[in-house]
Amino acid sequence: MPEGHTTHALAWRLNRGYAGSPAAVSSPQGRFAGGAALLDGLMLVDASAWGKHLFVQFEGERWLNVHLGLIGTFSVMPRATRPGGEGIPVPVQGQVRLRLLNEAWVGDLRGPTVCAVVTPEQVGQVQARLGPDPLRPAADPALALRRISLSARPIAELLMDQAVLAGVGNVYRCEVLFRHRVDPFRPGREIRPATWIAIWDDLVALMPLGVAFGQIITMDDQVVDAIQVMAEVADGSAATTSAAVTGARPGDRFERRFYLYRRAGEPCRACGSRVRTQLVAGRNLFWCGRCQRRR
DNA sequence: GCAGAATGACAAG
DNA sequence: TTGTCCTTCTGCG
Repeated sequence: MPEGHTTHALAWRLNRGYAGSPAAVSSPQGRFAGGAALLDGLMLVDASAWGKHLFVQFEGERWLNVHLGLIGTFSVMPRATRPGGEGIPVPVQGQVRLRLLNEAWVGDLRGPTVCAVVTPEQVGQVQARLGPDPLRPAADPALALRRISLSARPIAELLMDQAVLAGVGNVYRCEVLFRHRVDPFRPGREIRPATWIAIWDDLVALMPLGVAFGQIITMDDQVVDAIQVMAEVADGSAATTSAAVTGARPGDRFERRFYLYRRAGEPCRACGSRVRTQLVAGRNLFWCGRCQRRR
């Protein structure tokens, strides 16, 4: 689940459900009991994301920093959609590290690698280590290019380095490299600036679709459909679809389908040659040896 | 029932 | 490069 689109969608939902009023904060599992006590009853001021990091500001200069890691999930739902319903206690299922509760919403965090109460200074320190995030309005792709163009490391590795570029994970990197027919093993310094800008612009276009629909969408036919739905919602001609677009039921609108990701051995959708896979720095990389040949 | 994987990141050697 | 942490779900006996 968790690449940058997940974190940004979470920030959006947390703001919608909680911003401006106090939240009951607890740790049903107990492992965040101390931190929860520091936040319990405080007003939630604002939630925001930078790459895969989520920052939730509470009153009194207290911040919650969450990173989902590989397996974390943060379900933030209106209580009316949950068993029990509004006003009735929502049963805890499994290992819930953190629960955010108000009259109308319940948020359950499971399996994060980071869940901590931090100071504004610590928020700044975390953000200072992160590269530009294609989902943040003021993000500067030149900052990433500077590091890429100086590096001998393969571009597939650089795209996953959160200090170079924040928010991209294994799925987006694999798919975006294919979309631009870039050899994943090509050293950063051999990537032409124009190629990098094309990749960046593509991420700026693709990742908001991931935020809106709660799933990673990279295949052109689905991208076209998704943009169409977004446009209809924006001009009000499709009021009924807005719930889906805002992620009320994330992840089930589009068939889960990619160019390469998890398709090892199957035919490339463009040229038919076998999709290749290889463990790179402990993660499965997928690519097409013919379409993404070095030029 | 249990191993293995999974959209991540870090430390140790 | 390997091991470790976090949790849930799948597939295989």
